[in-house]
Amino acid sequence: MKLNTKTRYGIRAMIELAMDWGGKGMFQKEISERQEISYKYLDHIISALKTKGLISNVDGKKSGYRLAKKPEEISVYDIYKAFEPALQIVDCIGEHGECVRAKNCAASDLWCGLNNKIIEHLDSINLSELAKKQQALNQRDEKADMYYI
Amino acid sequence: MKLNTKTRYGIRAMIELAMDWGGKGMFQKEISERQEISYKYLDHIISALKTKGLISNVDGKKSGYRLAKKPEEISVYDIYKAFEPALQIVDCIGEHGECVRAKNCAASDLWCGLNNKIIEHLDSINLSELAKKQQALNQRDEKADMYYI
DNA sequence: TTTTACCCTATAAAACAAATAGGAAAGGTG
DNA sequence: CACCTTTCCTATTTGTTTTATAGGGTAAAA
Ligand code: FES
Ligand code: FES
Repeated sequence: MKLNTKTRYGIRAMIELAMDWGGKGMFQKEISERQEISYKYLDHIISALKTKGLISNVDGKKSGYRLAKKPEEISVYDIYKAFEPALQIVDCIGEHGECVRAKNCAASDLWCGLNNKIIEHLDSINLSELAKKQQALNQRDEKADMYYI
Repeated sequence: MKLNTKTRYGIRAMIELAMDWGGKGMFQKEISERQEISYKYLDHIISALKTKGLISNVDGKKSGYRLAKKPEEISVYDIYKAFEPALQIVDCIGEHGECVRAKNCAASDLWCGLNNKIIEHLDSINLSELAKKQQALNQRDEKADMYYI
């Protein structure tokens, strides 16, 4: 069980935008540089986030990207879903009851339980928290730099 | 994020063996038939479970497989680890501190939290529970069959 | 000695992940 | 307007992983 890099990068990009909330807007290039994500790869990531309505460049194409909602209204699971369909740890528990065994399989409850737990956790964390945490880390870093002068 | 089929099949095979706990032992063929898992594929699954010491055929090769421990002493996470290394949802949080950004990255806490939650959940469920649940399901099924006569 | 069940290695096909590449379109600036 | 920048879109490449299947060897029970 691994999280793919698009989702990971996507979350990092969104943290960057959350830190800029209420600010000037950010260009793809800026995000790419600050988060050290390949500029071209970021193309796809931004595209997915935009399609899902999580970000927008509402003040014209050259205004930079902004979050489309308040950071506290965007959960990590929202971002996750921009890159993958709704979390489904195994196919057995699909909405369409994909697995013929599911009705008589003790494991299917297990999958449901785990699946819900993960979604719950991802949904309980929003970008506001993450941005604050990141800001604190960045500041600590700047201070640390000062002491080294 | 998906669970691979080996782990899934592995858990189903283990439930079958847990239901046989204290019983006659089960041949690969029996497990394969009861759980509808390809006989040859099951080769690899059984091999992994054996290597990890979760099952054994202690009374000689032709005695069938048995759980090597009591069902209540085998957690789902134990089985998981027979097929994958310790759960690590992203490489960032490896023991060797794989990601150079981790120290100053707000997301790394997120990964740790999620990772622990999943492990905790998988570790909280043991084969005894699952076997009981499966037995109940099987019985319910037999009864249902009777009513149709 | 024949059958049965296990053990082991190799291989194949398909799917997926991760990234790169190339260029069209559109918007702002001098 | 001509030019540069930024976004947008599609295709391609490369490598890895997943999901099996195949083939044969070994050991022991019958
Ligand atoms: S095998 Fe699909 S639900 Fe158990
Ligand atoms: S990118 Fe690796 S810890 Fe954040």
